[in-house]
Amino acid sequence: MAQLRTRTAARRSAAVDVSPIEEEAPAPSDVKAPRASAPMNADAPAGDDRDRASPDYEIIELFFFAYRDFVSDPDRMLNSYGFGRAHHRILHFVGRQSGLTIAELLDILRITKQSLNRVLKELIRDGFVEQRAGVTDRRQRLLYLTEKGEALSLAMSAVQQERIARALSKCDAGAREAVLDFLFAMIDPDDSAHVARLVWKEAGRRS
Amino acid sequence: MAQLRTRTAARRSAAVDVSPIEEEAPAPSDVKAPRASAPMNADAPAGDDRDRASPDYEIIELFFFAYRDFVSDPDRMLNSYGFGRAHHRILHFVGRQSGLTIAELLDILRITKQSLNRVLKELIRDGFVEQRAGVTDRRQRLLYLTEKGEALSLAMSAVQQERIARALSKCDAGAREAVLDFLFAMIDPDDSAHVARLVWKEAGRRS
DNA sequence: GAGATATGTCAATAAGGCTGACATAAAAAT
DNA sequence: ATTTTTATGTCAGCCTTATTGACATATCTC
Repeated sequence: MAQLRTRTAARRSAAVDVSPIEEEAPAPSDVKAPRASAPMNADAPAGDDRDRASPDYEIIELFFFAYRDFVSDPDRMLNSYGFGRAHHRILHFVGRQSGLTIAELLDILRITKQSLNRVLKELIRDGFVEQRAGVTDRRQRLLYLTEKGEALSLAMSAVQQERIARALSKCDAGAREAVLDFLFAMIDPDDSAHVARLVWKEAGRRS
Repeated sequence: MAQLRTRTAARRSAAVDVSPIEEEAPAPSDVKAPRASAPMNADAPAGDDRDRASPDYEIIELFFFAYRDFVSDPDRMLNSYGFGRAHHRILHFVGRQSGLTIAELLDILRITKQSLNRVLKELIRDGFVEQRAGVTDRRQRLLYLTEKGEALSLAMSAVQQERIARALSKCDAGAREAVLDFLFAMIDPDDSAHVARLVWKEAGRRS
């Protein structure tokens, strides 16, 4: 979207800043991230410049803080049910891909069946998730959310959505596309196809 | 940086692809995230439209997968030292803010001193971190990385940087700014000032 | 000096993961 | 019709990260 200027620019003349004085009590936080701090080799000479790339500390750190707060909302909600974030993930992906099998869920979460089972058992016991035997292959357990589970799952997505919407509202137009591109590209290449299939569905689940 | 055009249009076609159609089966993963899927109320009537916002599943899920892979690199590296991601965080922030106090570190990580101490003790024992008594206040313990610690910390930032650079190289120009804005805006407002100070330094550490 | 602060430490507990060893039912292969 | 493979479940023990609560020690501050 290339909007360097257009918008954004000005921010807290920041960092290096000029004005003397005590900048430290930052106006509770400016709307946008300071500018002009491309991690140096941003547009390096194209050459396979394999040497030293100054770490992009801004992204590294903001990613950490952003993700921490991002998961804190559902965390809080689950707490009242005696659940944790492991439960969140299950509720989320079962909700998103109704009828997926244990194996598929394991593949998405990349945890062991023992770990999954401990948590899944609680969700089933408490009536958030249901299992049904596979139709074509009766060994499989197809997972579904109950109404209760659906409600909780949606509630959690809702709070996360609020945070995302708030964040995007503070960004320039086109930011969402850029963020999607970036996040997708941050995924291990050998996994991106899998994730793409999951996020931008198209494959029919088994019956 | 090389971006197609301004936008990002021309999607998938690569890899398997050939014949037109079949839009759905994402060639083992295309470079960019599919388009045109703004979460509906993206640009709603401006009105305080408080009702229902369709969850932005794309961002929600990509954030999860991206972050998981993002921390997997350092995780692997730390493993060989018998360390975990808790050690990573300490090494990172001590490296970034040489001489910070225990209290400051606790404030950044938002964990208890007991949790911090368990891990910090190991890092000191193994010679990755050093403590010195504060100058003005000798009760304080100022933390510093040793050369060994600095090396490890940089190595971890380096792999993360590589992933980030790779990701940004697949995005349109301006993506980095958009991502920074977004990530920063995803942080709890009451914490963003703190984070801003930390990321875009300006406050002098104590001696 | 008295009290507040910065840090350290012991003990118990929880959540989420892991490995290894088995067990069962149902599908597949021979 | 067996045998083998798969998909799933489960028991047991262990690890890492974090928590809460109770104290202990310097060192500031008033």
